[in-house]
Amino acid sequence: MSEARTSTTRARGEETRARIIQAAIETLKREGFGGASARAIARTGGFNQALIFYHFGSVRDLLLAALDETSARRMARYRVVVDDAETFQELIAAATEVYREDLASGHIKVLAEMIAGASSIAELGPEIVRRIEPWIAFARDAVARVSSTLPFPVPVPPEEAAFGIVALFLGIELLTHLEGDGTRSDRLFELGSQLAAMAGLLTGTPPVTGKGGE
Amino acid sequence: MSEARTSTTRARGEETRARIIQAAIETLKREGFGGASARAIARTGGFNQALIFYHFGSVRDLLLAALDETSARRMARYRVVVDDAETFQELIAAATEVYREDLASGHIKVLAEMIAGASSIAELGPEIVRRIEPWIAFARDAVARVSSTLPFPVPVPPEEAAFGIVALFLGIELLTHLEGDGTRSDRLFELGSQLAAMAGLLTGTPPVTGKGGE
Amino acid sequence: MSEARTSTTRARGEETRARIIQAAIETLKREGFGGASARAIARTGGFNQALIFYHFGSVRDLLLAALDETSARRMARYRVVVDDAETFQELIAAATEVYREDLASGHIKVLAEMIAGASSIAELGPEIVRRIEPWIAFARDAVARVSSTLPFPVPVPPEEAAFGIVALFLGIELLTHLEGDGTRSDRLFELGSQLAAMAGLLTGTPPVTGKGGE
Amino acid sequence: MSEARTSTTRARGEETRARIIQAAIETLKREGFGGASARAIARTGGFNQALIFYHFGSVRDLLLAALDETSARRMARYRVVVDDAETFQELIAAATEVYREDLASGHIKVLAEMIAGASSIAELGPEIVRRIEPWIAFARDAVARVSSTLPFPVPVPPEEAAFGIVALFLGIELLTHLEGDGTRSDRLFELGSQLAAMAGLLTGTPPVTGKGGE
DNA sequence: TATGAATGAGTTTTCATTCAT
DNA sequence: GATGAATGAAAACTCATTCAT
Repeated sequence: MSEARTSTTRARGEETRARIIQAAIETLKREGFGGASARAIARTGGFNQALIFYHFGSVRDLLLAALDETSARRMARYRVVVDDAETFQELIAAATEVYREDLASGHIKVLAEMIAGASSIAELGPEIVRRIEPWIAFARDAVARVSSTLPFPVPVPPEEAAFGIVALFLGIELLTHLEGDGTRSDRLFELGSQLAAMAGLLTGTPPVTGKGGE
Repeated sequence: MSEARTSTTRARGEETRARIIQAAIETLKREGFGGASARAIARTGGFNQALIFYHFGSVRDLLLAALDETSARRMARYRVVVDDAETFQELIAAATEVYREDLASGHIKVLAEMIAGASSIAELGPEIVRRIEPWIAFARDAVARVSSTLPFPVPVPPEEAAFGIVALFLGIELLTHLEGDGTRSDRLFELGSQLAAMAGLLTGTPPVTGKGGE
Repeated sequence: MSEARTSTTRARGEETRARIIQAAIETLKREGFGGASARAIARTGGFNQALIFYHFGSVRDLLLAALDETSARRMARYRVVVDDAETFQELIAAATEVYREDLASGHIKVLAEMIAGASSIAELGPEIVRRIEPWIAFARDAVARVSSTLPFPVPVPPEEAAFGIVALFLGIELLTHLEGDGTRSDRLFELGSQLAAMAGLLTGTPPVTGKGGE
Repeated sequence: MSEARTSTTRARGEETRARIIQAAIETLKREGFGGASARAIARTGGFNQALIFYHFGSVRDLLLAALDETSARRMARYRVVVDDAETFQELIAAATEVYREDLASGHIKVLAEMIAGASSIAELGPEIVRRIEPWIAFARDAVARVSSTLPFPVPVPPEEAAFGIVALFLGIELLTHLEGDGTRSDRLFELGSQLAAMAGLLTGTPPVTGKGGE
């Protein structure tokens, strides 16, 4: 009985935490880092702003929790899609697909906003770096795995490539969001698919159909 | 006499504008977008904060003017270095060189901070986009020019490549700034140089010496 | 069984009350009145803040209870030491001794902090006055008792003297605490002892040895 | 012309500073340290609370400025009255007189509240100590001067006596304010006057008439 | 008896901006 | 052209307290 009581109360707390995080994610997407104040987040979620400090201690920590949450969600999705890719072309196609999801859903926006805002809040930078590392590691694994399927050795160290890929994704997201129009990034991904297809032809890998490449 | 006075007055006005812009640039570099308040900029430059509003109308407009100024300065420098590049390798080497200058001098930081802060202030995004366009155009021209020197046709449309290059540069800058350590971006540029050198060997272009690549 | 349970429950309640009071005393000593919030007290004692309201109704009432408790403890100690004093010199020596204990233990600090905070909370003043009265009464009794041992009549009404003594003690404590250094109050007490010794010589009372006067 | 303009503007600033300080003093007297928030002070003075930060940087610094102001005012008054005193009796009488003014006007209350509140704000203690020193010095000078007029040497070092006097005054003020009734302190000062008169008779100094002593 | 969650009003401070001079 | 003073709105955060369990 006492356990049930506690469990119920705690469950309510967990639920509220989730609601607050969701409100923070939405506010980051809609208003950006600069607009993600405690007041704005509370308004988005329809709760008292003091709840943020009760559950997370500070706006900073809430935003980091929001970044964790959205990162985890996207990472799961990326993993599913990318792990299926066995060839270079499939990898590009997979990346294109998930990245379009990201742009549409606004999920990467949260990461971009946090990186953008990092310089506003002291000590935020290292925390964000820590959260980007898994993405670089993820890209590195994907690159390494696909590299090994190529019929010839590629002189691209996965570590460096991964850093470049994450940087590129990040830059595309920022520019795309700034322009408020995905045409250019669409074309870039399309180009990637085409290059991959060409590379596939050169190397004898059959082309991918029905996924990326517009 | 009245004319002379006016001319002196105007000159003083221009000088003050320049001082304010310089203070804004320095503040953006040192404190980031979040710290670039009217008060902070005025403190940096040692003038009254009301001057900002007298000369620029708003902090927003001053920051855009600062972005214009720093962009113009860097563009001039990039143009000198990149226009000299005739081959793909030379282009990569030139880019590496100037980019390292940027990182060291903090000039790109201003752009990155402005992009970062874009979502904080309404209507800032489009203004920044307008200021990035010349960079994309610049990259497109460089790519087009160098493409034509290659012994074989490249299937990479300059427009898309340019967008990708600017995005990559931007992403690298943001990540490098976050990490507070240029090791990874250094390695990436080094890799670029090596790949360019290899490509040069394949295509019979003589290697560049003494500039990029370490 | 029901009785036992009730009795156990009551005992537990009393124990909790005591824990809360003790936490309040420690917090007052360590953080001062301004820092003695419900949250801070609960943190000190390692219990839930709502307990304070359950057991005491308000922070105000808890703080008053803490003052009661610490006053009672010190009064017991003062009584033991002062009641032994039979001459003027012994009284001064006793006062010096116990006061040094107070300074060292921080017990008077609680009183000082409560007086300090009195103006912050409505209706706190009269409650504190009520708790100071016993001290004035105590001082009055001690003065009266010792006065009667003097070989000549002193023209000092115990009531007024007692008020002055309590005021002096309080002022010394506040100043000493402010300065964070007991040198001056030490010297003052030492002076008191010396004057008492001189007065003793004049009146033929044998000097006290081994207690006060440094 | 430019000078006049500046001077007028500056004068307005000085006037506002004075208004803010006066509002802080009144708020300290009426609401105590705990109630002397920026908002409350601004309400008292009828100005915008941001003015406090414009002119003083922080509430803390405003409160210290208020203490400086009230200290300076009272010190001037004390000096006039006490410096006239040539004998012990006159000194007591003078002290009694000015102290009654203080109690009536609430000026010492500001000091008492600041001392009381010192533990709430970090780094406030030392600042207040620095502001109490002149009072101890003042008391020491008065004691020393008057001591020299006595027909016999007194074994009371002025330094220690001064510390005791200031502590006593402070304690009396706190207690009197707590009780909201000056009867007891009145009686104490009256006693002081009488003792001084008696001492005067013993030492042949003619009694003071028409000032203190009720 | 105890507790985690929740709240509304409060705190200090900073912001961009305006205005009178 | 330039400046010190002034302001209303907003920022992050803490408070004592209540409530359901």
